[in-house]
Amino acid sequence: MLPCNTCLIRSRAICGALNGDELAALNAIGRTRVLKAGEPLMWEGAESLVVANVVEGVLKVTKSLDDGREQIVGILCPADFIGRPFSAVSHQSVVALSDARICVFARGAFETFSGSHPQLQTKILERTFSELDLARDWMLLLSRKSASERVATFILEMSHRLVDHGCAGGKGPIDDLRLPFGRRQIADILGMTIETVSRQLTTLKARGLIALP
Amino acid sequence: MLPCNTCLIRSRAICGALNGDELAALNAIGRTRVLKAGEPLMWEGAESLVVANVVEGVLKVTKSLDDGREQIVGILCPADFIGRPFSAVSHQSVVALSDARICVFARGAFETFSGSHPQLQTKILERTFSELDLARDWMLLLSRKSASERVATFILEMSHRLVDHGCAGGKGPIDDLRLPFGRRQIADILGMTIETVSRQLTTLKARGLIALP
DNA sequence: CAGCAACATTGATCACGATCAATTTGCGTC
DNA sequence: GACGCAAATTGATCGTGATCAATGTTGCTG
Repeated sequence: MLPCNTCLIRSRAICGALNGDELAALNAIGRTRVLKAGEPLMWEGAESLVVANVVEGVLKVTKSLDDGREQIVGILCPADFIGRPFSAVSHQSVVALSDARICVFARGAFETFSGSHPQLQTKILERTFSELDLARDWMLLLSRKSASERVATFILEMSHRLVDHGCAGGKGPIDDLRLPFGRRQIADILGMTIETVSRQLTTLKARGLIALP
Repeated sequence: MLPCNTCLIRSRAICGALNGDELAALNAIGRTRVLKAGEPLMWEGAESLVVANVVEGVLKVTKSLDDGREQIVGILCPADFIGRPFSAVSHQSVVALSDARICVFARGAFETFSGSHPQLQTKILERTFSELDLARDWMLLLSRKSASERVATFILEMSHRLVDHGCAGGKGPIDDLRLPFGRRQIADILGMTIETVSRQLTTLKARGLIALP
């Protein structure tokens, strides 16, 4: 039986555009892969060999400068699409933040397949536009918001993203948000240092706006 | 006769994916429009009514905070695609930086058309991925690069973008780059203030690396 | 439970770029 | 050429967040 039939995120992922036969065909050129927390999937500057769907877990998309300065340019949750079709090299690294399960496809085979399935292309296009919107929102944050505005935006944004997609352990929509990020990652998302993140969180706690473990 | 037949940017724009008949059909649902420098085309938060192609000139895509802080999140050159299909509202403003000429389409009609022309969708998808790459490069710049690194990156990047696409008045690939931006725009692109931009340019001039008019 | 390593918090100081303010330059108009 | 206005430059000062450094917390292993 097709593993897709029991896939929890099928309807939200790009696969939702396909019927049974098409799904079987796509499944035939892919395979599932399990990643441990911290394990990399693709490297910035390396050949772009695969694309994938996130089934379970959270991954980060990063770009870095030669001297090690790094910025997280995207967070991938279940149902999100990974990779860069139409490009021979990947311009960013992808690393698992938590244990994760993904559906990988060779890029070439996937491009051929999607080329003959317009509904799939449309789904990918919608997703890519959404990612572009997110990236541009973040540009505004990175260039113009203060440290306190950044962490506030971060907490709010994450309580939407992760809770909607069931990546956070918490129950309520706002209370008890369990993020799969350490201070280092938060700093890399917000374009700040670990110390500043820590101070801002302490301030929020002191003002009684949040509670920390 | 179809205006597209004499269109200089047709092969580079998304229209390059269409044959004569298809082009005529697309042309039937669009019209050309002329914009004066400074004239807005769409507003952040307003209904997303149109999409368009840039034929001539340069436009900026911006996002702002309530208090007026602004960030330029994209620069549009001839052959670039404007707008956000699949979304009822626009999440950013688009304003002409120089006098410009564009090909506009009602969003609904365009979505219907592109839905039945997969090659067109593919072109848009390629373009959107490229824009996403650019946006993410810029995130790294905004979060991690110093003022001098920013203006250096800016000059280099622009000498690629604009000269390739014939938006800059200069002849050579590097020398005599004529940008359609004032200090205000450069500052809004780089996430800095006018004063800092000016000082950095002065420094570069003093070091003999660039010359200014 | 001691020992260790990774992560987080807190403190002290510094530097980069923002801000405030004053000229200077360029350009169109009368 | 004198005027007026917007854009750019230059200078002086200030504040936020980075940096350097020390201490505290947590969880794993023998």
